Amino acid sequence: MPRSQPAPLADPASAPGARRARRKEARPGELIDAALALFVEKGFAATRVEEVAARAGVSKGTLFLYFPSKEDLFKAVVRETLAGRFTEWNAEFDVFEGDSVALVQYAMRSWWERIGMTPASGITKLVMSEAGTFPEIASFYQQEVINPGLDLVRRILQRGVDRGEFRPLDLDHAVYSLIAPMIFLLMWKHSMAPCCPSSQQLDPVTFIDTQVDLILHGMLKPSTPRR
Amino acid sequence: MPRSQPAPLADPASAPGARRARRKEARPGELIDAALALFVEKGFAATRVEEVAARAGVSKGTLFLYFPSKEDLFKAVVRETLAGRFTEWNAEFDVFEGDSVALVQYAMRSWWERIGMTPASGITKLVMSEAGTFPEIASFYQQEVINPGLDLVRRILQRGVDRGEFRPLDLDHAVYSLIAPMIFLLMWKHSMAPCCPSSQQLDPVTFIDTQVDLILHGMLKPSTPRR
Amino acid sequence: MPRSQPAPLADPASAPGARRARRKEARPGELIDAALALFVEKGFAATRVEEVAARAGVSKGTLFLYFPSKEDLFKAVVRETLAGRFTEWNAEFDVFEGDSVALVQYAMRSWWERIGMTPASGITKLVMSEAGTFPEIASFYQQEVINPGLDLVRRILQRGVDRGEFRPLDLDHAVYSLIAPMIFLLMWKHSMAPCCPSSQQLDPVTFIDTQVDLILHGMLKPSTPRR
Amino acid sequence: MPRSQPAPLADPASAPGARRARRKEARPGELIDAALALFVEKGFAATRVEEVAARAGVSKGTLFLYFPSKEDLFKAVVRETLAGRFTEWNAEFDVFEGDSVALVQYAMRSWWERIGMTPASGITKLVMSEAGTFPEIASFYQQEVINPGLDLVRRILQRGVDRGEFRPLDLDHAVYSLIAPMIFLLMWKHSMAPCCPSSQQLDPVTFIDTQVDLILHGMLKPSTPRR
DNA sequence: TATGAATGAGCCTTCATTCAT
DNA sequence: CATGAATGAAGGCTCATTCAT
Repeated sequence: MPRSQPAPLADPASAPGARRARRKEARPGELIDAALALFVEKGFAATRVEEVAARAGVSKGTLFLYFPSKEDLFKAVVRETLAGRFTEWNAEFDVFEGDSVALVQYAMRSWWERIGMTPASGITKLVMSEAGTFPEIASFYQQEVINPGLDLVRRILQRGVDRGEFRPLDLDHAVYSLIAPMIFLLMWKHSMAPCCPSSQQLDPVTFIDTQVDLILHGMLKPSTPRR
Repeated sequence: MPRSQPAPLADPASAPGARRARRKEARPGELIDAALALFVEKGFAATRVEEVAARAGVSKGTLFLYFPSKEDLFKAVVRETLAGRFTEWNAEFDVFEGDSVALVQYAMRSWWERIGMTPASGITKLVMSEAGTFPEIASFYQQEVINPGLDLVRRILQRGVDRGEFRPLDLDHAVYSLIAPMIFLLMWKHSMAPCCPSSQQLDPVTFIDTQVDLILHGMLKPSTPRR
Repeated sequence: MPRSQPAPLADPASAPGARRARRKEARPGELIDAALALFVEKGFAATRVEEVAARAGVSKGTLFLYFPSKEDLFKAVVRETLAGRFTEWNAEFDVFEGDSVALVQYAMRSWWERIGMTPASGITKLVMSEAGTFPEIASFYQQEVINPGLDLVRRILQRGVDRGEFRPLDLDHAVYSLIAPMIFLLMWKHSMAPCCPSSQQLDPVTFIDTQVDLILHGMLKPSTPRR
Repeated sequence: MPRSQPAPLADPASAPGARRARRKEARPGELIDAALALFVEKGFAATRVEEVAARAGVSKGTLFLYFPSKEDLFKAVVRETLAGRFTEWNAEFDVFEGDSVALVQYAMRSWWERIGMTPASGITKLVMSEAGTFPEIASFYQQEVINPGLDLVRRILQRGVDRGEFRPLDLDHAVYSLIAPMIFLLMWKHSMAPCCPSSQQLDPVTFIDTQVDLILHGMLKPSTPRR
């Protein structure tokens, strides 16, 4: 998860006293933030460690003080950025009181606000792009993010079915109806949009709402009256 | 589009006569096939031209006889793999006689058979992964593939609306309901599936059918009787 | 020595019959002409054999039919371009009937017309430029061109001394007074002039006349009346 | 201008303290010296950057720390070797008090001692040899060295004419009478002499004195009594 | 701990040379 | 003889990593 304040590109001895100590503790995080941004923007191979160090305001040598290699830095970026967010979400959705239509809408919008629109969204793009080069990372990501995410979605849909709001669904496949737009949106945002003017017409919030609307009404029982 | 037969790694003097000429014509295609496979598997940067040449059964120097640089090879891969497929498809869909539900199903299944399940599918993954490094390629892809694809989908949906089969749709956003599953499926197939056993449970054909089913019924007029 | 007609850059089967035979004999010469021009213009290393072949209107392979290597081609260029010109000149000067001032003027102007202003002048530039890489060639050139040239000049000066037109000279060093301007002019013409506008102000003929004038009057006996 | 002491090929940990810093400042100069020697000896194209680095006692990568490319290294060699020597010389000659004959002799001998006999002399040979490949360098050399040099010579000759020591001269051409022997001598020294035993008979100092003597007496007024 | 100069393995690219046709 | 497709050794340059300071 990105630090609240971006690392200054150069910080020549500004603060007075116990600054050094605080900096020292913050170093790994600043480096990870810088690496996340650059990896997402340019890919793993095209990002030079010197760039990462510069963006974090330290020298190249310092980076290797905290991360034994570029590859380890990458793994740290992935691990750090996805630290246990699902327990929180699971709990949140468990006590949700509205109908399942509202829950799905709420879940998707929450995801956008907490992940999709933040720099953290870049790591999904990153992991998928570099999966071939780092199968281990991809596998790790699958277990730590994808599977919990699928479970979360499954529980939401199951709730709708159980409450009689959704028609009986093949949940094993239906879950992807919610996951797919999210993955698509991330890839789109980080790949096509930055360099293709015509791609920027896709407004993420409207996109999400539209997808949810289309998908939901296809999941509702036929008898459910349209709004 | 991949050549029908992969280049033999070594083929010492088998055919009799105008062997050279035939080889020369085949070379670019063989190289593009090899490059496609390796780029998709390992990414652009991690693929060495020597590997590509070796896989195509030629030496490193020969590759540069046909492509002035590694980047040009990449561009050629992208261009070749998507060469004018949309005119054909547009014509095909124009004369489609079934209802729009069937047309959408047919379109999605056709896409899977002709693109999704072939090596050509890898280039979308490739382009999105390397978009940051090759904005020019991404832009090219947007114009030559994405936009025509969106137009094609739009025409299909418009047809359904015009025929009274679909409820009125905001086409600018609805088109992504069909595009998103395709992009997702490609990324999944080329990123997570190869290295994550639990990801292989996602059967592409079932996935497509499920998504189409969910999406379609959401698009149909409420009055349309369910099956 | 350059062939009278430059090789056509491409000559696809124009003449009727015994053309092939004539071409065949002319090949080495055409290649040498092409090589001379390119070597002079771009240096030995920067000239590609394919360029030479193309300029001679043949394929790369054909060049190697006549010259076993690029280096041999270079040697052939040097040898061919300086084929025994001094016997002719020696004889010519032996029967010269004017005074030695006129002979020196005549010799220098002849040199300019027969060597300096022709493409042959380029090989001196070439040999001196590449002497470090081809000591053997430089040595060959020294023996075949430089030394005979020095001898020729020496005989001219000796004649002037013998006839009482020139003051007694240290011929071992005086000969360079005539050689130096020639070498300088060649280097200037082939190095600075082609790329430096301000260098083109040096008119070769005026330059030669001026140098001869200055040197001669310095060599004449003080008693010799000025014209 | 060459450093006074050639770089040691390997100097493992000899000095105590701020060793790194001192090395860093010295590096460009050491590299330029090494490059000068090798470029002059073998030509630009035939010199490998790795050789230059090795001769300077560093690794290949280090060279690129100081010079972005081989060509830039070459340019640096040219620039460094000729850096503003003319202002100094102009001033020196302005206050010369002897007659113009002595001034010309002094100028030529100075040139030999400060340029001609030093490694710096090699760059003129280098620039002229590689002018075809690096027109930009040749142009730069023309402006920064040749033209100032011609101006310097012109002022010397003009002084002689103004003081009534030289006969009226076409200075535009006469200047080359002093420049030509210098260029010739450099080319000779760096091209023919190293590989041709018979060329080594040309003693540079004697050559210069002889040329000056011959030229000067041709420039003096006829009325000027010979010494 | 932090620095950044130094390293050197590795990769893209060139081009003289070969040889099957 | 002529061709030009193919080769592969060589070299310029990059950049992750090390280590003396």
